[in-house]
Formats: sequence, C-alpha cells, structure tokens
Amino acid sequence: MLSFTEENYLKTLFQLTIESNEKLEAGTNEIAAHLGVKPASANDMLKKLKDKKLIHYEKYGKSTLTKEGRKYALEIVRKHRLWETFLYEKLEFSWDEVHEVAEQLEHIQSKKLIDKLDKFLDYPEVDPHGDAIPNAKGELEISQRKSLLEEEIGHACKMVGVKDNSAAFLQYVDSIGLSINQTIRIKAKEEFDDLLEIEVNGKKNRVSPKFAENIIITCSECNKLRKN
Amino acid sequence: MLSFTEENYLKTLFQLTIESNEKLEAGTNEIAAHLGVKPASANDMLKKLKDKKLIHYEKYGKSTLTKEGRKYALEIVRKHRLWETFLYEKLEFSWDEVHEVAEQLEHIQSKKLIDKLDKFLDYPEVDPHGDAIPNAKGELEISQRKSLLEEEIGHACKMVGVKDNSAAFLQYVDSIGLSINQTIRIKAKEEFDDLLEIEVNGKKNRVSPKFAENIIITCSECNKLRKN
DNA sequence: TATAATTGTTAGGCTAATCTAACAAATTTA
DNA sequence: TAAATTTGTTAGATTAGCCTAACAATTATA
Repeated sequence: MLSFTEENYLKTLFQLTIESNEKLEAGTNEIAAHLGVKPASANDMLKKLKDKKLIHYEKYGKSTLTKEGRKYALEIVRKHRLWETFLYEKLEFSWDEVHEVAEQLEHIQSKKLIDKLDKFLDYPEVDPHGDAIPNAKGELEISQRKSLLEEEIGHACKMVGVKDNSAAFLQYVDSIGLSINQTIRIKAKEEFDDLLEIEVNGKKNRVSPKFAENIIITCSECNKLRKN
Repeated sequence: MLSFTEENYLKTLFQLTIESNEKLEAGTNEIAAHLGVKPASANDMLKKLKDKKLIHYEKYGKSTLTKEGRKYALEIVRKHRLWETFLYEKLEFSWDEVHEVAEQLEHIQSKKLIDKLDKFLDYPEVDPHGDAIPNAKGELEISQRKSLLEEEIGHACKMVGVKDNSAAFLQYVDSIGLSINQTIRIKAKEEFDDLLEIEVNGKKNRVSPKFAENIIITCSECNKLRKN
C-alpha cells in the first residue's frame, strides 16, 4: 500500500510525462516544483520510489514511471476524475471548484467504493474538464488534444477545454452554445479573413482564429488516422 | 486546521464520553485501546490537545472535551455519518461495509462538500446504523437509546439498531418486516408468557423478551418526558 | 493498611517526509 | 573551451506520531 505522499509523486510523474504532449520524462526540480516541495525532498522520494520499482531513475538523470508505477498512477487519476465528475454532476460544484476537493478524495482507499461510484455515475468517459477517465482495468484513451484552430476542415471534434480561463472569454464561449463535450464540426475556412465556419448543435457560427486557438478539442477521426 | 490523527482522538473522546450513556470522561488507556495505539502515544497526544485547549486533561486524571473540542468532534461525526448514509443509500453498500470507508472520508476538508452532500441526501437525521447526524450548526439530538424490552406499553418508538448482529437474528428481524427507522408500537405485554405484542407497518406480531432485548430503539415520547 | 494490580507517565528511539546549506554535475553561453 | 548558470545531490536537522522499557501514581484486594 502506498502512502498519500508516494501517490502524489506518482500522479505528478504521470502528468509530467505520459499526459504531457511535450516530454516523456521529468527532471527532479520540475517534479519538486509541481508538488510544491524542495528539490532535496523530491530527490529523497525519487530514490525511494526507484527502490520500490515504481519509477526509472538514475543519479543526475530524468525520471519516468515503470509499468507498475503507471498502474498505480492510473488508479489515482481514475479516482481523481471520477470524484470530479461526482462533485460536478451530483453535488453541483462548479467546474473550477472540483479539483481541490478531488485532490483529497483521490486518496481514499477502497476499490469497492470507486467501482460503485463509477457505476453510480454511469461509467463516464470524461471528467468535467474533458479529461479522459481510465476505466476499471486501467486503460486510458490518451486522446490527442489540440486547439480548434489546428483541426482539419470537414472533421467533427469534441471540445474538451479552454486555454483562456477569463470570465470574458468563457461567457463568449457560452454565448455561441459551446460547452464541454459539445461536438463541433468544421464546415469551412474563410480565405478572405481566416474566420472558421463551425457548426454547434445544428447552429452555424463564424469564429476568429484567436477564438479557435483558445478552444481545446480532441478529434477521434484524427486519432484513428494516427493509429494506422 | 487539525491533523488526521488529532481528529481521530477528538472523535474517540466524543464516543467514549458524550455518546456513551455510561461515563462522562475517559482514561488514557481506554482512549489508547479505542484507537489501537499504546498508552504512551495517547498520553503524548492528550498533552498536545490540552495545549490546544481542545480537551480537559490533568496528569493522572481522566479526559473530557472542551467546548471547542466538542465542536470539532461534532463536525467529524457529522461527516462520518453523512458519508455512511451516502454509501448506503446511493452506492448500495451494505450496512456493515459503510463504517470502514467512512473512517477515511470523514477527514476530507471541505465545508462546501459536506453541506452539498447533506443537501444531496435530503438532510437525513440518522445514518444507516440509526445514529443521529449532527446538523450544520453542530447540534445533535442525543436520543436516549434503549432496548425494545424497556419501552413503555402504548408508546411508539423507532428502531435504530440491533445488539445481536448474527445473520440468523437479522433474518428473523427482517422476516417480521422490521428494519432501521421502522416505527414500532407496543400494543401490550402478555402476562402469561411475557411476549410483547407489537405493531410494525400496520401488522401485528408477538415477539419474545429475548428478541426485544436485542432491538435498540429510541422513543421521542420518552425523550420529551425527560426534558420536562 | 500493606501489598498487588492497574493505570498513567516519562525518557529515549524510530520512521516518513520535509527542510536548509553546501556541494557536485551537467548544460548553456560568452 | 572556459566560465557562468542551471540542475541535481548529499548531509544533517526538524516535526508528528508512534514505539518500548522503566517507573510512578492510583485503586483494588487480601
């Protein structure tokens, strides 16, 4: 059984490597900063997790999760996201309030609890932020995320988040009927002024490149192409 | 903010003093035993809690909660019992499975969470074991509990638990339509063989003194009399 | 009431997770 | 490539909560 703290290190490593679209490994300082501790503390723990065969780590090297470590990390991420979904859907927490509480709830130890919760929520696939929820087997669809601006013309994609979190932008997003998990279809790109013509819920709209850049989406069509 | 461990000591003290119908104060060894630690450890913590003005404690004396300590203890008990209710009612945990998980959940720090949970559960007054749930103001109706055998003839009471937890007994209880929170009315006592005539859900039944002794009830009629 | 048993306390140690301060390796930049 | 900067490591200290072992106070019992 892992300690609260060990779990947090594994989760951080997961976020910094597997879930980040940039790097595949993380440095000691980076890990420390992410957890809000000093590098010396992180160093101690990295050595400990290496001994437990949960991470790959060598002196002065970068760290990654082992297969075993990844298994644990996925369990924690699953718990975190299921709790976020619960808070949002059942307890009427707002989008931005769920994270803090889920940080605590994710450490509750009870397989039965989390599987019952999953069922209670009717096996959701994404949390309120649009992040995929690993299933009970620990499988996670790492969907390629990108901005709406980068999407292919003709493709249908799903909004999973925003980059800009200002109230002004969020209200704008809302006003054209867009929200998390909404399907967006790119109808065309206006050559003249670069506006994108999109369809949301049957309604057509034209949005600026600046707007599109701040909408984060996943596209299962693109993901399929990537798999081949 | 109290630590996980400090919270557990306060909760234990609450259970051993305020909620126990016997004593009003608890000894160091007793507290240690209840928490599964050694008396030396409990001693350390009692001194610490005294410094924080959460308990009354003197060397070689018994301990009790201060007003402040009682406030915290009630918050923890409230959380514990609301979570038990959630697990039982929403996630279909059984009666005996809820406690262990609630022991963990009770330490989640979020006032908002617990108030939303309370609302979600529609402000329950008792948990699945029939124990009263403190309200958001920390008020708890300490209802006098006794066995069905001790109830007055003519009174209506509410089943809040059982003493015997054997499957055989529980099935017996079930078979006469009795369950937690069921109202039971004592119709009469048979002088000849001491059987109690009771009414549950409109149906009459006769039960033995041995049976009645193992049914725990509260009687608001009796409580009212006590208040005067 | 003296002794035995129980109950409570103290001193000193251990572990997990953190810190600071000093240092060492690796990387960047001039 | 040498110097400067960044990144990572080590040693030693701290804190919370627990332990054991020895002892002291209290309570029960002969």
